[in-house]
Amino acid sequence: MKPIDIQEIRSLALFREMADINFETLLRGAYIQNFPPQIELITEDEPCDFLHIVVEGSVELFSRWNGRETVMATVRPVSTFILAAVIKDSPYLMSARTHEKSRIILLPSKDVRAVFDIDNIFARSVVNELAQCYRSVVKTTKNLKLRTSIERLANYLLRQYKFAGNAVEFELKMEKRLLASYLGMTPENLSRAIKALQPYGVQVSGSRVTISNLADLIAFAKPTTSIDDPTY
Amino acid sequence: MKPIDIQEIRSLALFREMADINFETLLRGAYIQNFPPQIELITEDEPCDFLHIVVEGSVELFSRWNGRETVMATVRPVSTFILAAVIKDSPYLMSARTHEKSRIILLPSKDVRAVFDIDNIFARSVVNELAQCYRSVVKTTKNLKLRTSIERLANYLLRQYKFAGNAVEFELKMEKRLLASYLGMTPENLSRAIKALQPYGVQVSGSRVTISNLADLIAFAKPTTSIDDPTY
DNA sequence: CGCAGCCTTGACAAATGTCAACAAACGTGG
DNA sequence: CCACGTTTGTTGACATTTGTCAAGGCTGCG
Repeated sequence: MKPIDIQEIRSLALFREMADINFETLLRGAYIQNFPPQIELITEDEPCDFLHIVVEGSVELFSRWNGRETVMATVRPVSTFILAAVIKDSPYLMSARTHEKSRIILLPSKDVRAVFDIDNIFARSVVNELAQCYRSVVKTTKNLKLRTSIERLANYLLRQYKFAGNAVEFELKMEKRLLASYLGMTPENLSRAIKALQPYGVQVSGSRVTISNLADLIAFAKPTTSIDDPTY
Repeated sequence: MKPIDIQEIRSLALFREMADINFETLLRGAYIQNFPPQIELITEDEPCDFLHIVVEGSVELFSRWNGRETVMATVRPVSTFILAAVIKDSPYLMSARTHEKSRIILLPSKDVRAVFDIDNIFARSVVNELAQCYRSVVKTTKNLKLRTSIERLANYLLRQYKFAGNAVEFELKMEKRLLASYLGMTPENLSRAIKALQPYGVQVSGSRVTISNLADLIAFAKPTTSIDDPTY
């Protein structure tokens, strides 16, 4: 593993404060692997063997039922995924596939749980991380139940605007068909939703988004911290 | 506080394994209160002062946005709610109101966090509880994104069937309008969804549900552990 | 250059919500 | 215990939202 990778992982909130010796224990059992795009890394319902950390590239978390499929989240560097399954030693609730070529670190679940049992600082970090994850999914549920698809798109664009440093021009970070699935709609519906936002000053050409009338878009989207602020 | 209440709380997974002395610390600062129905106990976006435990009655967790409102969950005895906000010392993401007359125990957030900091066993229990909560909301999201409203109702009925000890006759545990909101639809739509399930052997009269053709209902609903099993 | 996958568009269908009317159930005060 | 009024549930007619299918254009990559 590259020293730079180690440093980046160590700087994650989850690992930042734990004892050196325990961090080293985690790393000793760790694998690092490069995956091509579109590889299914984990599969729903299978036993949970590793805590995954995306170091480079990007990973889609998705779920299937009865022939349908939906994107639950996209994981970007540097962050972990499926922590809850690791801690509970339960089967995965979601599948994951690489979207781009990706570098992934695999920490054996057993090691994570073992360190969790002896390092209280780490245990605290796990709690914080899980609480954060929980709140984030609650926000997703509120978004789905309280908003129409056009409203979800409008608020998504405003979150991206903010993430891009309040830039009124930015790139979509995923293909439209994946964005559609993430937002809980079909690709066709997304196309039309984009058009429906034109009167509020939104232009999208390819993956380039331009917000020409921020005030109007905000007035339409009515963003609220308790759904749209990822740090809340 | 009645000894019987204390005993019940102590028997919750969250408190079962912690040191006596710390459990007593928690109880020392605790209030117990009886609330009439329809009292708003906590309000979204407000600072989190207490961990709540429902001892008797029932509490609805709900959320509002832009004049709309949705039921996120119903909490029944004996269980806690809004643990994540307490641990993160963050504002509530949901509001809560009593549905029936309810007995609620309030543990000051500060005390919970203080005990969390000194009692590692308790910290572990918190992690487990949070991981469970997280997985449960992920299931909710999958349910919403992958299923139609009729499918959600069908699977809800099957979960209740199971909860009632595989009884083909049971009572709905909440008013239909709340059930509708919980399942992400309007009351009118729920009425029609119930009718739509008649061909699969479901009769509902008042709050009494009868499943006369379990096999057909299962074939239609296609339940799966990774969405419908609360213990998974 | 040509194929494959993505995106868009139109026409249509299905799912879901809204509104209004009414019926049924519930709770309260007499 | 009944009468009344309020709330909840149901139904029909209709509107809106969302999904489906099919066709065609665009784009990127071998």
